[in-house]
Amino acid sequence: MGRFSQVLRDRGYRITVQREVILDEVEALPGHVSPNDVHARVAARFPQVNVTTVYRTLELLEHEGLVSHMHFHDGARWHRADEGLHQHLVCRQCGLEEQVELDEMQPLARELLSRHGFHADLAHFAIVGVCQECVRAAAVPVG
Amino acid sequence: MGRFSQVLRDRGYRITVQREVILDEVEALPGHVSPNDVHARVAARFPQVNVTTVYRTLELLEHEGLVSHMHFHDGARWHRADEGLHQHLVCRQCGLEEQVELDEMQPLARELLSRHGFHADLAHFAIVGVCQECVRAAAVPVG
DNA sequence: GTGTATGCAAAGCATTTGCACCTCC
DNA sequence: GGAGGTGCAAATGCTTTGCATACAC
Repeated sequence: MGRFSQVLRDRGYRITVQREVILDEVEALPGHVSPNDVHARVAARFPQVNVTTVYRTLELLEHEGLVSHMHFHDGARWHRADEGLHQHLVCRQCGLEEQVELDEMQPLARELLSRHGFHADLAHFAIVGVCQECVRAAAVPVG
Repeated sequence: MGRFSQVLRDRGYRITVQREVILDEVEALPGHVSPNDVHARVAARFPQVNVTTVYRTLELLEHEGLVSHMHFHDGARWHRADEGLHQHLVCRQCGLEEQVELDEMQPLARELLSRHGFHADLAHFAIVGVCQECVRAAAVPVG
């Protein structure tokens, strides 16, 4: 039984087969995935699991602080709560994704806290923009 | 005829009654609104305009650089391109929205550019977090 | 006149909900 | 046995698309 299953059981939730498979997969998540991704991975081991259950389980896990979600340009993605420790840069032209350590965001976070009393969760939304390559490409237009 | 209508006509687009009304409303937009908001405002003056047309017109305006959209916690909002010059802080607990001058974000923007060559559009996504009031409230839990 | 814009209805997609049934503890 | 969990189907909300019609230029 995985750690997530154990935690949920300890907190008084029932562990069903579906939950166990979903928890296992979520615990082994490679980075950031959509509910659909989770469902696909789960379905490979336990076909009859419904997407609805995936949504509900993700919600439960989030409520219990084991996973979090964040927003990319093209929708929400989930990740283990202990792995959300970076910011994402997404190029709006080529779609390239780059990770930035949250440390780099700390000065801003401190600023927002001291000036506005606001405790920012900077990683919750990706940062869009244009990457180096695309700027370079645009600087020398076709023709 | 509003400035937006004029610009579009100059660029070879046809000006229909629908477009003119939509353009007028968008030009007079108070801050950040959803396509639905625009539709509601437009419909007050010209009831038979379809939401579809609002979507298509916003897309056209964005393509022509007259408006932009950005993402809040609860969906996309449009604003005049010349009025997107601030970042938004949104409290995930009480929903409070605060504006921050983009100047305050410049250090981070410069950092991302110099370290990652990334031209960040920081205002495209709001920043979520917890506001002062809610932190205060949470610090002294009920009971 | 002709190509562009519009309205309408329908399709998409991601997510949520209601409800009967099932099963973990 | 009973609360809690699940599957299914349908509803929702937002946005897009196809197509026949209308109208700006």
